[in-house]
Amino acid sequence: MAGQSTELEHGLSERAQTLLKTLVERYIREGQPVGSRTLARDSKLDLSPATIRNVMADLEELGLVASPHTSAGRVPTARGYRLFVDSLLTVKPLRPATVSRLKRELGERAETPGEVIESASSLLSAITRLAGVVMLPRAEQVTLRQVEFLPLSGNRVLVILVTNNAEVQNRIIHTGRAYSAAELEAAANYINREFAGRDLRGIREAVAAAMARARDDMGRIMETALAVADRAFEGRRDDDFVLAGQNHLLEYQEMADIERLRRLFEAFNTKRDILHLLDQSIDAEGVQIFIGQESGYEVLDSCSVVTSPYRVGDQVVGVLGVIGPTRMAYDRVIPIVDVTARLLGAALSSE
Amino acid sequence: MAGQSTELEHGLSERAQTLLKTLVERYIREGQPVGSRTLARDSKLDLSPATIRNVMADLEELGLVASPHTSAGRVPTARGYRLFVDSLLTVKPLRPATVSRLKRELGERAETPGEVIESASSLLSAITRLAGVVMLPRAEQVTLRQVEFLPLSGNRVLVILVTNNAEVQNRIIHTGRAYSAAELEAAANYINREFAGRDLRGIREAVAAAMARARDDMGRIMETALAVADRAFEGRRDDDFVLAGQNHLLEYQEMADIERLRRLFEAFNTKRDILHLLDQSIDAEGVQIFIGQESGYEVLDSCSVVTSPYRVGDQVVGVLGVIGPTRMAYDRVIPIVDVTARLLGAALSSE
DNA sequence: CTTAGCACTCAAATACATAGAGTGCTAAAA
DNA sequence: TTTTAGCACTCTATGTATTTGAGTGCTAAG
Repeated sequence: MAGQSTELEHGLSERAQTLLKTLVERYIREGQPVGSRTLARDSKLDLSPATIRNVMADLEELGLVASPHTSAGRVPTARGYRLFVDSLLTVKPLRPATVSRLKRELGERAETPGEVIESASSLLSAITRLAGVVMLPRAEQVTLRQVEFLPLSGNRVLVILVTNNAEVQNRIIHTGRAYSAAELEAAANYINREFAGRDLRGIREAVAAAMARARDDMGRIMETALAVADRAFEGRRDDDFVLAGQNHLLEYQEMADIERLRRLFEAFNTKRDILHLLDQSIDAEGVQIFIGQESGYEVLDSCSVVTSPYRVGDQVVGVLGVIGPTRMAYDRVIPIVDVTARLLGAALSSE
Repeated sequence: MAGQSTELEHGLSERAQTLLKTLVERYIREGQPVGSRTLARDSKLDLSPATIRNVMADLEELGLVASPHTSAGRVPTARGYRLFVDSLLTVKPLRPATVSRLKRELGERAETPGEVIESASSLLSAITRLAGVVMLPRAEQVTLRQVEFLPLSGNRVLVILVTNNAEVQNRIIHTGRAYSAAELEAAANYINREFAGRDLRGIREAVAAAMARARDDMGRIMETALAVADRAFEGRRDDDFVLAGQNHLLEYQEMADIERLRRLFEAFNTKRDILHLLDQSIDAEGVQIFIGQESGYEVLDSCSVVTSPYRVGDQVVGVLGVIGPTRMAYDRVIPIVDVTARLLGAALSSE
């Protein structure tokens, strides 16, 4: 009847919590199943191993810890990690050196948003020694600065878009007929005059509207402009992410199963599942954590994913995070992901 | 004293050659050390195992085969593979389906040279189930179609280069002072008029020459043009390659050593060593093969690299190839690399 | 020159014993 | 009622023989 406030939350006594916390911390540090004797020494509770064994039996009952075999100590389960990160974890403040490194390499080194994002991914991976991912900013945020059309052979047109932040996109579109360089130049001028500063999606809609409205009575230039722009600003659901440091994953014992690893790397290549997962965090308040099977993707079964959305202004434009073994140093990783998200947002805003 | 013509080449009797060939083929197929009994059955020579053992002893003496331990049959050494590919190998003609797949996906699907190269790399890797690499074409071959300068904040200028083949490059340069949009436009016009159609390196030199010559008496426009172009076309030693399918390497038994694998993947990331190696093949006539330590890079010790230069017109512009375990199906891989090189060249030329 | 025969070697598999870590349970102590 | 000492038990890891089988090298006969 030790009715501590904390007990009610998840039906665990203060003592059980302390022991679970100690166990998880120890296991994260050493990677070995933790026995009752070790735990007795590690926790400051001054209890005998026997007592601790009783508590461990309870925790096992609750599915928070498990033992690989009868005589092997306990290991946290996914649920154990979950409870740990939710209510027991004390996050480590970042070393100032780390923060300033992040600031420097995100803010100063990188010129274009693309480079900033590359840096963010590399930094995440380098600092955590896990795989780093940064989802590319949503297209809504991208506004047009200038567009250029160049004629190619075979009814094709090379479209060059310069967007708000010195970012250049280019694509090739197929048109119904061949356009002359002069026609295309005039069309580009028209679009630049009319639409510069608006976001790409908006332009597409405006163009579509204009086409519907003025089917008949429009000048040659405008007709060309609209025909080309219609394709130039097309959907391009640019869902993609930048991955860095997947090699780090080769450093961990628990990733030694080469077939699992192959499937995981395959998922990185395919991108689809990872993107879906990242997408789920886009509406989260801050750092979000998927432990083991929680992610719902089989390839990530023995992995944890720590994510955070990042904002430009007050608008969430993307998600970043790290992927690594469930046994990771959450107390370090969480603040790193958190701070990187903030700094990436800041760096992208200041361009 | 069986003085066959082939014997003189490397001092091996016809029979020894046949046996070595059979052994290597068998080992490549099965991955297990080959014993004398098996070899007796496999080769059509109708010899007893005992005789074969004598021959094997000779081959071992010559360093062409080795046995992992006394009772384990023989395995080809790097030198054995070398002799095999140099004089014993009968290459398999490619299946027509493979050739047409290559043609289709290189020629039709891909729009820009960048895409063609990506495809080549993916195809190499998909067809051989090894890692595919394609070195990017040399900059000498890249000619200017159009250049555009856009002013950015902080004395920076965004340079957009459109090159011969609908390829767009962009970079940001720092200039001594701020230039207005009008100035930059005039400068771009000047360069486009003056240098369009010339290769980038040539332009850089021409610009440097012009600057040296006309230090004093040049118009404002030309001065701006030269100042900016000097940086815009700067070195950019764009040595780089496109890698695909490194995951395939996880499928091979002989790549199971996770620490070696990590170092290999690291080398892929670093790119430097791989680039040097590819560079060595740039002057080769056709397909070139590096077996095991022949490459000179420790990380590639248990790997073979099969490369071929590829041409646009009659000019070699790059190198492509595959990387995999020494135990690979050379008879299949060699023609695939060879044909891909030709088709890549053709696809790049036709743009 | 070829090959049968045989002794020999070595890795891999199997079986068995032992040590050590850690558990659960019980009964006594607090 | 809670804690803990004690103990039997379980299971892995480790080490040691032993056996089996594949394959060799050598020798002597064909």
